[in-house]
Amino acid sequence: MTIRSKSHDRDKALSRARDLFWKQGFHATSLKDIEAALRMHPGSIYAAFGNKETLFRMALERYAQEIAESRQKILDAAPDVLEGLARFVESAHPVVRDDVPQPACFLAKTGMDTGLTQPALRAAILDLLDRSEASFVAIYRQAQAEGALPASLDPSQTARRLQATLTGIGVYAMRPDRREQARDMAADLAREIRAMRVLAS
Amino acid sequence: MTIRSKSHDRDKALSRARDLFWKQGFHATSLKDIEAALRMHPGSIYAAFGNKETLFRMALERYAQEIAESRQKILDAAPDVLEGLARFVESAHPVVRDDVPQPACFLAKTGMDTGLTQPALRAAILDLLDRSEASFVAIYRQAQAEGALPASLDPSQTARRLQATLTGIGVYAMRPDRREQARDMAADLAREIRAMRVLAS
DNA sequence: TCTCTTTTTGAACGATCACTCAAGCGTGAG
DNA sequence: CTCACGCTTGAGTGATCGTTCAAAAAGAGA
Repeated sequence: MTIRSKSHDRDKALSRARDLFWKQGFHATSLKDIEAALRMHPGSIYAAFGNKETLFRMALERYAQEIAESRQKILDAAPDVLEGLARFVESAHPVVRDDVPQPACFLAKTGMDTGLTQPALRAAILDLLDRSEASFVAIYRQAQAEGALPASLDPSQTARRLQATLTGIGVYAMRPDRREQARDMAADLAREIRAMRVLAS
Repeated sequence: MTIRSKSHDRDKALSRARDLFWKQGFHATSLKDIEAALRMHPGSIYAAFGNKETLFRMALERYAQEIAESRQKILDAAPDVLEGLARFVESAHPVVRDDVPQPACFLAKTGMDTGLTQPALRAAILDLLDRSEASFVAIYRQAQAEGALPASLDPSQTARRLQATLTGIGVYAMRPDRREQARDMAADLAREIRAMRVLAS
């Protein structure tokens, strides 16, 4: 029971850290901010998470994992993988959700913020970005296997383009007065994904 | 003569500041870094530019102005405005140039880095982003007037999508091992722009 | 050469940064 | 009830942050 409640606390703290870092970025977030958000004192923070950079990396990884889980859930619920991808783009990606600290992808934002100069973070970000792109590649491949997409389509290229476009929409959505337009763009993108389908004759 | 050489020095300093801030972002750049890059001492920097934030804003504005000038030059040299836009996308945007401190747009990068929380910078960034988007709107409108694009096309919507896509490609290009793929995406984008043309019958 | 003005210099400022650690506290076993 | 152990606490660490300013240097004019 003790262990369970402790890991629960830790979980909640990590969630709060993710939200804070996601909103403010690595450099603009001070330990004072973290203390306030996690409702923990410096000693406890360092005992639990090591240091600021490690905590940030854990927050990043948690973000990536949650996105991946959410995406998988949508895919599982969809009639096929291509439709699942469209649904993910139009309803589940941070870009279109409003219960999220920032519309832009946390990974992309961090890449910009740190300029990929922080060695320990750099490796983590590149890895997580790779996984995201790889999951899109896998989705397109599966869609081809299901006969929903033409075999001539290059899954890697298409995945890269999707990744870049989603990122771009996310950055655009950072402007509070443009959230709606960003959602429209995401809806357009979903429509384009559906339009790729080759109809069985 | 004195005045000229002074404004020239100031110009060079501002250029260096732009490169430094562009590469490292606002928060990750210390005044020590700035002193080294501008080869100036703190007193002179503050005498010339006010403070760090003002210097940053000036660097941002200079960046935006140079991009706008470069875009205008490309447009002027092109046979028509739609072809000019395609050429800008495939050869002049920071995304595809390699003589630039960072492939991602300085404005977008700053928006991510500061989270648009810094009030003085926020206004400047939003304004400059607006101008960029407005220039794309103007380009699409002119292309319609020239008969190169169908009247049914929504210039605002198309401009937003272009802005977002270019931003996304820029973020993607931040990874040194993906510069080539980013350039490919820019080339694809240019191709898509050319493909929008309605051919006179 | 001398004087007045402008610019450059860099030491120093208070604030804040990420981080540490000795002391205090709560809890559960004996 | 007592004691021992593990977690929490927050004042304090040296370093670095952005910024200032008095003094020195450079420049201009006579």
